[in-house]
Amino acid sequence: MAKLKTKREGIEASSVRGRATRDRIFRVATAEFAAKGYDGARIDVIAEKAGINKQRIYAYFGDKDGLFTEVWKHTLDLLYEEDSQFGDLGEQDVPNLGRIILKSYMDFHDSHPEFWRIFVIENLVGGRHGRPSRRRKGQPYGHLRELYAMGQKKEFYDKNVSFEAFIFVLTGISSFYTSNKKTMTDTLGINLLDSSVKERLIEEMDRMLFGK
Amino acid sequence: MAKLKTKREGIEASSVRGRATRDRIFRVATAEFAAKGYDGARIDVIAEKAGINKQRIYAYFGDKDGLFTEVWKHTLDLLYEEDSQFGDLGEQDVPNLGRIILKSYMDFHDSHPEFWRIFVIENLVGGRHGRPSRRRKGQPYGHLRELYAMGQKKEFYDKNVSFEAFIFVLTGISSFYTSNKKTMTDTLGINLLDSSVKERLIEEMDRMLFGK
Amino acid sequence: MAKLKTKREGIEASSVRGRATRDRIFRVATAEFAAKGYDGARIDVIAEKAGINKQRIYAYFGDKDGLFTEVWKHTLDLLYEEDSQFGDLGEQDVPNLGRIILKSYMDFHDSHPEFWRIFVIENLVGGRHGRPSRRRKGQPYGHLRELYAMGQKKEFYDKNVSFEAFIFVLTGISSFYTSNKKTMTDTLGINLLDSSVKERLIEEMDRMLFGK
Amino acid sequence: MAKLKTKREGIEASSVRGRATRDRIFRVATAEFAAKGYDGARIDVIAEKAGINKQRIYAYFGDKDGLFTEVWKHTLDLLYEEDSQFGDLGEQDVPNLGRIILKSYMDFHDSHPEFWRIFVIENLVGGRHGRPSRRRKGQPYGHLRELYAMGQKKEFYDKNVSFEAFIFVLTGISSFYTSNKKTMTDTLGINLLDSSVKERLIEEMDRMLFGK
DNA sequence: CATGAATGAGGATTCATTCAT
DNA sequence: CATGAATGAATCCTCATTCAT
Repeated sequence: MAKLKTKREGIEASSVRGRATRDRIFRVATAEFAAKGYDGARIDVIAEKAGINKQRIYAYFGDKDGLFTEVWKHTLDLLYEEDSQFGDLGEQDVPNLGRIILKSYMDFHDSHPEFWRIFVIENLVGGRHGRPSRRRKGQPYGHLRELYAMGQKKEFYDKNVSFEAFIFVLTGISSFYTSNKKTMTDTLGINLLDSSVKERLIEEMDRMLFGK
Repeated sequence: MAKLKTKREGIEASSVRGRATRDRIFRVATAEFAAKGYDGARIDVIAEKAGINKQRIYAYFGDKDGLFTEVWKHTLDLLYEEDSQFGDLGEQDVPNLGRIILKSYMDFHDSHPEFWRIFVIENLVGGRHGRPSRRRKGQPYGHLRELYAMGQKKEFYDKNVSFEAFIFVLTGISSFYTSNKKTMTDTLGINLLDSSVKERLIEEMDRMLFGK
Repeated sequence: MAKLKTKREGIEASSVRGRATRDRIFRVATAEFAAKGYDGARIDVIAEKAGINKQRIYAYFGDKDGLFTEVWKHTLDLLYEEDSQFGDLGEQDVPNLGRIILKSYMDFHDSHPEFWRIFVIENLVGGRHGRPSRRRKGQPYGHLRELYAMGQKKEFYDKNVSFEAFIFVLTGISSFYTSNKKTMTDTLGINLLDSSVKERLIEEMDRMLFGK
Repeated sequence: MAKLKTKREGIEASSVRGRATRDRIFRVATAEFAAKGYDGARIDVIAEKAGINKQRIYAYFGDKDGLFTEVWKHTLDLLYEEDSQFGDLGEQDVPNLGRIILKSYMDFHDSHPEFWRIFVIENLVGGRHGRPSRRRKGQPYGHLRELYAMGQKKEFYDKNVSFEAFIFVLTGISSFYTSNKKTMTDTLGINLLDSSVKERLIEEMDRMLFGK
């Protein structure tokens, strides 16, 4: 748990060798935090897996909290990058916007299996590791917002459903799917770990949300 | 001597006094695990807050894992009890089934704030604490299933959307809401911690899912 | 997280300072195990007497078992060194070989009072700490074996008594003497702790075994 | 290790049921101490294996030390009983006295595998559990002493080898054999755990000690 | 005689973090 | 930049022993 103490900021790695070390630590740390949780992750293990002396971790990241903060911020960056990927969508995609986003979110989680874990961990410890570092140009979800507004105008989407609600549902469903596969498989009695079951579920959810 | 990692099962408390102690441990443990996560929760703290000698924890629950297993199983029981509460619903509720369930789930999380945390923690550690002692009568969600089928027949709900998909979406949204209030507030730029914002969001999601 | 009883091997101390620490731990540990037995010896006590932080013990030896293993292996090495000391014996010593060895063994135990204790402890716990790193040249007892064979040829020793039996008796008597002084003093009614009594006993045993 | 404290003597069991309980505790305790050593043996385990509440142990034996004291005293009694069994020997056995005793001692250890362990443990903890309770009629080894004296007169045994030395060697060899099977097997390179190897060794030792 | 509940003092092992080189 | 040595404060778990019924 969080220690109240003088915030020891890490230093930036300046040499090439230093940066490589720092990156290795970062990658291993992400995997470890995702796998074991904040308290379950061990500095010793991270150092060993990164093949470096643990003192390096303290030099670059200050302390365990500082290390997780970096991991968390990078996780947020991933989220924003995912968003920017929607820049290619155009007017013709408006009718299918919902299913495109849902699909895309599901795929995103597939290819970033540690994402939801870091997210959930940060929520568990109380969201104490701050907001993203890089200030965004304009609002988040800028382009999607416009497309959704178009869709509302064209009556594909309900005028009384805000973009926030719309995106919240899509984010929630995909995130929940990924993070609760195991327990929901037991609860619902269908095997969410099976990919064909998953495909069918997506299909049906799409129909439920945006179907005709 | 060599340690044989014998799975130390806890004993049942047989006297009244013993049962009271066991219960106190259990309640404190639930709160601690929910607040700190599996690794973050400390046996010493639980013992202290329960006002008992920590050895009692080992006597009654075997070890930390055994203690969490009990907490987890009880959490699952809550889930099933929630389900049974829908027994009162009748045919007249079919048109509004979706919003009733969504509302109910949101309320459930409000009154059991530790629920999602225990759930998420179990997912994080890999679902190793077992399934419920399911002495359940019939399928889970028995009654809701029937009502939903009625609704499909009456064309309130799409014939091609299975009950599982329907309930998955509702469960997912409510759970995600509760567990990601903090980070989604930052991400979306609207304050999900504010109860009027929450009400509006529920309203809009209802409209999105079942509107008109 | 679930504990995977990974066999934590200790690391080698590489710096001069590190080696000194490791040695200090080792010496104190030998004394403690000898004095208190495997379970009776306490890591905390060893650390304190060695004047180091107990974590060092785990860093260098892995765990208590690993520490005892080192102690045990070193004890075995002592045994082999003792053997090599017989290298000086020559043909002229053949007639007195038995008494020379017996004397030598008794002296050995006198100057290594912890030896039999470590040996007995290892036997008590079931011999689970492995054999020596035997980088031995040829058979154990190499030279003695040859001398004994000579003695058999010259009819000082019975042709039908193998070297193993011969050495077993000598080893057994000396070891038993050392390890059972206390209880045998009570049992036999003579004070084996008194050195003149001891001398006389050795004399008599010598006569019994090899006399005329 | 020994606690310095008010000696809490256990009470005698008076009822039939009480005596049965006491005996069960005693038997289990002997086995546990023999198997695990003084510090390795656990009161809880003894209670569980004896199928009684551990409070009984304290009622009957005072404390752990008191329990071991009983075990130790009984072990000594066994020794004396073994001795009394030689009462049957007569003048005609004098020439073979040595081999008869050796054989008998080896057999004794075979049928009382816990004996040497209790003995060694008592030696390890420093012989603090006292001498045997029942005062012996006359000297220990009474009858054997006489027979040996006869043997000396008849020149089967050296006049200058006291009975104590004679019996010490026999006791030592048999005891050492039993207690060091494991490690001596490694050291000598012959498998002392194999019964035919054992038989041969006894044969040879007999020849060495009393041969011709 | 018998037992379940309770406890204080350990006891092995680990952790995040700092020091010295 | 990099590392091995070192440490104090946990952290889980156990033990002998006592209490209350």
